[in-house]
Amino acid sequence: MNYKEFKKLYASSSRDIAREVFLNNKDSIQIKKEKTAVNNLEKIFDSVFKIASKKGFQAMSMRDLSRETGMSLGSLYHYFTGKEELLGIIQTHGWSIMKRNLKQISDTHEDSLRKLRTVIKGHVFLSELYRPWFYFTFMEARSIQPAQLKVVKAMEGSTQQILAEILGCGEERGVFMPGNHELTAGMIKAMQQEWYLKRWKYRKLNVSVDQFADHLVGIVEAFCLVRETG
Amino acid sequence: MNYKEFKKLYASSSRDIAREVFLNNKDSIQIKKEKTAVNNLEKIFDSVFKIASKKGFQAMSMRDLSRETGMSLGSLYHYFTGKEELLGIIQTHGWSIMKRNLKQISDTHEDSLRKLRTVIKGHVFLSELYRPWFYFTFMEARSIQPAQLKVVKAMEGSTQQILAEILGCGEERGVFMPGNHELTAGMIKAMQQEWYLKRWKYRKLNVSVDQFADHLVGIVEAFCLVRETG
DNA sequence: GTCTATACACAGATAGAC
DNA sequence: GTCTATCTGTGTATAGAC
Repeated sequence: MNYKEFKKLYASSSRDIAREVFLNNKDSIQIKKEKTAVNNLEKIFDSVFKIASKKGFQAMSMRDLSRETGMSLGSLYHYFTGKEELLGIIQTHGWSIMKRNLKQISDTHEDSLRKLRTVIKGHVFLSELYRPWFYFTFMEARSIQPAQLKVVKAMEGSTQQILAEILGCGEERGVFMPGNHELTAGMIKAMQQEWYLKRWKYRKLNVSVDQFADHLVGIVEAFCLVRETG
Repeated sequence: MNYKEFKKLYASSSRDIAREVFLNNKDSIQIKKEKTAVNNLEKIFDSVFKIASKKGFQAMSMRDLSRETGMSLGSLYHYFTGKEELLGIIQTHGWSIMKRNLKQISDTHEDSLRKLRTVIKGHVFLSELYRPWFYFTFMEARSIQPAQLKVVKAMEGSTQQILAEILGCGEERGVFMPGNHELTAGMIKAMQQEWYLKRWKYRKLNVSVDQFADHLVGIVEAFCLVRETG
């Protein structure tokens, strides 16, 4: 599967995402007309990502956000009870996007090697599709609330676990080499993150997401696949 | 070379680092007595790293820093003209530590394979030795000044360049496989960063810095070394 | 060199007109 | 639903005593 095919299956518009957030947070959102609310939420998220990617969420003032969205301070506060809650909404939804999709991707029933490829590439493609959400949740993970911290740590662990398990199963079947699979899984995650953390670098190098994902798979296979005895 | 040996060659105490900073910034530091200044600078840096690793530099207030160092607000401002300058001092010095040491490490004259190993492991060991500086410079890179941004981008590029060149030379000599060396170099950097960005994970897994570095070298060799024809 | 007290700007948040 | 005007706390930074 390449990125284009992946996109067809998994893409949802930023409008659809805004709608999900609206439905999940009807309690704290004072605006009741769906069309208006969804519209403005979309503007708000776009603006937060834009500003926060430059100076971080903490350094973003509500006045910055007001300027960028074109909405007044008063209006903004009808969409969340405070800046803290805005952060929470974005983070929670970011993790839910990842969780839902990664689960779907890793539920494929294939042989070990194919499954490894699917999961590795799927994660990269997903981060490309929802890049602002991935970038934001990673960079703002420090300023997370204790309640949500648990979720985040669990998430980090579980995605690594998925990879480690695939490597373990493959080893049992004689497809992959024995080794410290947790450690290898961590390395794979690091390379996956590279894509959304340093995207500017690869744009400059003219490297597409497909090339990047294939390169990554190549590295992992070279290290993990059982070498044929000459 | 393992970490213990590396440490003997490259380590300098946080006191020595504070002294370097003092000598480099005599103009903006109002305290003239070396012993006092170095002592307090050491306290200041330790405290900044401690607080910033939890909530980020932007979110750290000068009152936080005052509390943590045990110094008064007034005293702190005798060591830098403002919070912005404090950030600049730390970042500039962080990059200079990296630059100086990485240059020294990569100046070794060995064959391609040995050089690759030396440079990869050296970077990991260096990040272990000066972890707070590495972590801080990475995480606060966003809030960097335009003037320093140039330095940072150049640094990121040049360390990647070093790796790419080693791979290129090795390819010419028939030691390494042909391929997109820039891309591979980026992947290696990503895995190196993993060590100082997610150190808690590896502490939990009981993975030592030597194990981590060896694992990383193993992955790179499996991918880059020319396979023996069977 | 270090402290306390304070000036001043700006942040987050709200009230109430339209 | 959106706006303007405003409250109140907190942040950075400084003045001046010791």
